[in-house]
Amino acid sequence: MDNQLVLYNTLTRRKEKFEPLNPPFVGLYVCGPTVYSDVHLGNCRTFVSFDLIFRYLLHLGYQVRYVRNITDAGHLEGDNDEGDDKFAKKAKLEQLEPMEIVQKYTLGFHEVLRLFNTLPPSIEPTATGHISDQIEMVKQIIENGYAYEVNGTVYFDVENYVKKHDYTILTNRKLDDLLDNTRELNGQDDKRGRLDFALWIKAKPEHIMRWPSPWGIGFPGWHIECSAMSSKYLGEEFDIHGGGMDLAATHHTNEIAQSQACNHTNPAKYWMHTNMLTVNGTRMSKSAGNGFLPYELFSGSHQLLNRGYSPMAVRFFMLQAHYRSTLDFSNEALDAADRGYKRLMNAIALLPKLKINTKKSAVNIGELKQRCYAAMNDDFNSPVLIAELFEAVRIINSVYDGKLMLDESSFAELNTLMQHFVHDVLGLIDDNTGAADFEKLMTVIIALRNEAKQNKDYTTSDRIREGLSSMGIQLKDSKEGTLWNKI
RNA sequence: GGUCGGAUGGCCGAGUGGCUAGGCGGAGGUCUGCAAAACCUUUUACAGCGGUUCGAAUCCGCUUCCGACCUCCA
Repeated sequence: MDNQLVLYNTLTRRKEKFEPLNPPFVGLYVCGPTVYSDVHLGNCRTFVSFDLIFRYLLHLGYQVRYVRNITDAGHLEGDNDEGDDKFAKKAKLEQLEPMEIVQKYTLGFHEVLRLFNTLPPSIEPTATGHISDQIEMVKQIIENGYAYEVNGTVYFDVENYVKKHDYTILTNRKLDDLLDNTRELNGQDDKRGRLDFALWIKAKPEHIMRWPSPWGIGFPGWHIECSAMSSKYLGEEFDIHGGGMDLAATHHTNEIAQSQACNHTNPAKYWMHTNMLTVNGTRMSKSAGNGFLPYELFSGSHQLLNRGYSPMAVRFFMLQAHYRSTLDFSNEALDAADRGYKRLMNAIALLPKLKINTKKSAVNIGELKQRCYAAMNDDFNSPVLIAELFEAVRIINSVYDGKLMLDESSFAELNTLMQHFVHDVLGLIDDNTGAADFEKLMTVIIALRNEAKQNKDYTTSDRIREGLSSMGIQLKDSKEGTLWNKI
């Protein structure tokens, strides 16, 4: 714990020491989902990654305010002020009110994240709940000379902004290249520069989600909500702003521009971006149609899957890769993760059954603990942490087998280590245990089988074992007794 | 086309100028009534070609291949 936490800052493209602006407080803002359809696993990976980051900061003793928004308005299908509102389109499709769409998919999102055992954010603000804050921010940007209004729509003036600011600071791209490669103005909107983006959009007559503003009836643009809500709850400058890598080039670039134009600050000291989940090497995305829905994974109903995997096994699978690396989805990889996860959980279940030795311990838990902290302090390196924890697994199993000695203080240290890192930091819980009645039932069955074994009635004992095996319960005999787990 | 990031053993996935990552799988062993589990041992690596260096998978250059962003997407 005496090591310094370092994290990779997209803004500087290097690892930096983490030094909060106002310790022990930490402000963390993560761009949440647009709730017009089911979240897929790629979305989930980002939120699991930030859950790990949130949990570790909490574990280190920081008082973290974690703000994650729900986008429930304002997103059109293209990056122009044309096309359909995603919510309106979906509402039409499902014959629901737009706000019914929002409610339906917000609840689904929360349910999925609960299954993945993520901690809820401190504040989960919605775009529709902060229209006036967004309007105020747009007004200020216009006042500061970085936006203009045309026919009820307000655009951010990138051309003027770049005179004093670095528009591409986050992605390090050259402005000229951006200009060269941006689509030609197609004449259907009124923006002056081809990089300009909408802050407020005039609502067409058929548009359902609409609010009054100084520029007429309309709805907010796609980037302003995060700027308005992050500054409202975390201040004009806060510690960490995060999101998926796909948001960096456009969404976060524009967020920085908006905050600079309004508050004269880059909103966040550290920008963190999580990498994509891929399927056969290609990014999982809604538009590509290769997205897995969580329940398809849990049940194994997706056509690319051989079987289902529990939410905790999937969480473990995600945490076995570093958050800044792509992670590829395959049956083999999931099977391997599932077995590894169970091995870890079985070892933890053995902890209360370990025999404590009075002699001095043969293992140094303190060193192991240091390595665990070193792993996490190095930009939240959960795969290395998990590798270290498997050393703990080996120790636990060896002590259980009587091949290794553990004294009382080492045992206590090991117990705490597993509690802290497996449960608190990695957020992994055992989904293998049954209900209390079930546990009692198993105790009776195991006792009957052991009686049969003592009488050398192996026909009966094997029948019991095979019967249980066929329903997915595995028995493990040892000198200390018989253990069971679900497979 | 521009920008950026990759290419690690059967699979997944860390890391790094010299010391076994780890998980899963395979092989052998110990234990066991048998099995499973566990433990021990073991197996196959760093895309290719040059260069720097006492030493490179790790640094530099080139080549090939792949991906992301540049259009809504975590």
